[in-house]
Amino acid sequence: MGSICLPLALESHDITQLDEIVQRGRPLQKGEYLYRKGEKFESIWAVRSGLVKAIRVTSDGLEQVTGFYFPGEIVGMDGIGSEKYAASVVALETSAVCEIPFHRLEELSQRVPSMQRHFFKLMSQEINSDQQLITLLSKNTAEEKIASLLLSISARNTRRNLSAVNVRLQMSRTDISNFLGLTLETVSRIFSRFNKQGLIAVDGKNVDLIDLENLRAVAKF
Amino acid sequence: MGSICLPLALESHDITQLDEIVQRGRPLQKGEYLYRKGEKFESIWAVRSGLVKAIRVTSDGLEQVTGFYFPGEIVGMDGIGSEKYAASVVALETSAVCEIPFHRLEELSQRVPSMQRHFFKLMSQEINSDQQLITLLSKNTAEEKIASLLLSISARNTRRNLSAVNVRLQMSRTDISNFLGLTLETVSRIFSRFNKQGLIAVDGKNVDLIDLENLRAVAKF
DNA sequence: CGAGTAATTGAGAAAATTCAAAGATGGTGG
DNA sequence: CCACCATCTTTGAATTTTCTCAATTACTCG
Repeated sequence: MGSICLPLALESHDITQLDEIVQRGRPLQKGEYLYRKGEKFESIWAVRSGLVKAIRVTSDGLEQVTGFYFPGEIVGMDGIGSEKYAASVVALETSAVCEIPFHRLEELSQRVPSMQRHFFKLMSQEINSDQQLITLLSKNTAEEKIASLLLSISARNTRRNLSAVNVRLQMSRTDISNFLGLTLETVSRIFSRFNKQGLIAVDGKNVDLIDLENLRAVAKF
Repeated sequence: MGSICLPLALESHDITQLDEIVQRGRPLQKGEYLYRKGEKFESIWAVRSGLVKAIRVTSDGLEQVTGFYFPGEIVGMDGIGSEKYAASVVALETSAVCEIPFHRLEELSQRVPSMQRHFFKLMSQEINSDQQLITLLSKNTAEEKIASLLLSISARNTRRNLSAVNVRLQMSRTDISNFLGLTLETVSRIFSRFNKQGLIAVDGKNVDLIDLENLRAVAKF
């Protein structure tokens, strides 16, 4: 199985089509865990279809969403350092993932320099997206956070040859609030405000980005 | 030079003594940049003595401190993904660093499996500390953030065989505020409050952790 | 020693949260 | 197929935390 999935880790382009044809790896139902914090780390995982979130639970039981992972993106690299997963990953809709056994990845990286380099890059990208989130959480207002999230999903849609001006928010408002360090009420209020201002058209989980230019201005980007 | 510094990347224990005896690599004065965002990525760096911060500048010119790096810790892994550094690193006091040319690290990792594995682990640890910061920024109050930072520095002191109950905050209050997503006034107020409450004894940059137990309670840890 | 920078403290303002209630949505079984 | 229940979302009002602006005090280093 790993061999089918390895290209996902290797190739960052043109993954989407492949995803839509081949549906291998473990299928996950909405709400199902791919892995839980503390479980022995054996594999990293490529999301092939659907949507998953990575979460950490604070000492007082609150959930922090550290990332949403779309098709073509990789989860599980948090586990390499300590042989145990440091976060948990849950499907937000029916999703398919590819398992990439880490020991095989290590072997392959040992033999194939380009593979090693590529995996170093993947980890570096995770570091960068985490640090971008750190900056977002620390420096931006609620409006800026929401606008940034919408634009980030739009950009990822583009990479997957999907619409840049329409996003389906399969995650709940609570998940969004937990990702952006807000309350769900604030998230809801700001969607309403953006809607009223004509920046977006909200219809439940479906959001059209009407005024991309001003949305970018709000996101300060 | 790299060969002297590589053990730093390999060994995470007992680095301090080595640091205090051998002072190799590029010396940095306070305020001096180790590298800047956008520069070509060539090397990762091990901090051998002193203290550095990694920063990102937002589109509107604000500085986000994404990490403080103490002796024995590694910076620069943000650059691997795009061949350019994504952040800048500045010395907060006179510091010495070791340069580890990345191409040599790659070669070595190719030959020595344990080296490859160790470097994967180092990157995973960076991911984990970033995600811990994400959670701190998102879920914790100003008091909890400050208490957590003090305890984090204390824990790193312990690893370096320094005092667990005394920390020297070589970074400015502004740096602390930029790291924790607060204003410097709030940081200052909370130091004063903790001081008044007998949790710590603040004397400028010198802080004694008087009541570790209650400090841990405040940090919710 | 003094000028410039860094830190503290106070008071008022703003952003987001909390608490509360109503409204919408979606999945399930009759 | 539709009604119902549980869950999710929206909206409002009051509160709280942190920020902003402002002034004072303490350091630091030429």
